[in-house]
Amino acid sequence: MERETKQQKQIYEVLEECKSHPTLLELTHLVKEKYPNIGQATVYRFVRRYMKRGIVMKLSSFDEDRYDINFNHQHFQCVCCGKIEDVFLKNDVVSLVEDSLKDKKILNTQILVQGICDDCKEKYEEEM
Amino acid sequence: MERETKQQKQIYEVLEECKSHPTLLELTHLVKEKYPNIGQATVYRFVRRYMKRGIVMKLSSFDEDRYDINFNHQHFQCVCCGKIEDVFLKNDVVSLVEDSLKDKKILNTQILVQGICDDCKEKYEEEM
DNA sequence: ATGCGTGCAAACGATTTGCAACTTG
DNA sequence: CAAGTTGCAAATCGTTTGCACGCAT
Repeated sequence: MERETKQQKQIYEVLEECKSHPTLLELTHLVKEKYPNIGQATVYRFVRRYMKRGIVMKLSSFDEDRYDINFNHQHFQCVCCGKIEDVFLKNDVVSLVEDSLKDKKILNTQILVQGICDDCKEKYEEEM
Repeated sequence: MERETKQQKQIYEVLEECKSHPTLLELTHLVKEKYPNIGQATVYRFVRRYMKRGIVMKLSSFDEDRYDINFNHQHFQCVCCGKIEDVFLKNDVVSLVEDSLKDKKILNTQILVQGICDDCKEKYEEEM
């Protein structure tokens, strides 16, 4: 049977407080800042376990993998600079998606839009 | 200026023919089966480049990363066995999403639903 | 008391990179 | 012809793992 440990609560807390979308390495640093004696392997094990439970999700960015714990928004990523913005959709698209899959047991739904952010429009035209 | 090479066309072709959602290693094997003299680094460089263009997308499954080139469907992944199913939503949710972001230059939109597939329902209850 | 979770450091393995040869435009 | 791309193998570095100890149940 799986146990709930102090470390898991602490890592969860750090991830929840963190407004950005940290990579595994960044998360490890954040955790170690606040709780120096948590080992890196524990952070990695935490993320794997909580992803498997559908509590933490990995964002499918084209570059580094980033993690988030918050499901009330969606994401836009710029393929040029890699920046990820939170996006709050007007329509409740997630319900719409989940309704059409109502025969399945759903844990979470993520929507990722990729494109070019305003800052990168010029740079992007040149590169391509 | 970026060039279009024989190898890139061949890798694209393999990925397009491939109905599954291969990992990088699987894709490399598929490519080498058909075009034995394409190097592994070339496959990796192809995927990175085409992702950056928004042509290939990475599916952020909770376990291995998988790649797809086809944007006319969405994905459901079972967090128990890791299997990824293609999902065709009735409503045109993607348009709905993209409409609410119409100030941005969009390349692609992916929706990933995670949950438990029918085959795993029992197994999952036990584990948790 | 039992056995799962942790922390450390070592092992692993997927991905990246340097370079000479080759292609593309 | 010049510059970008490839293929190979080696280097890199993020992630996983083995093990002894600590802690949750």
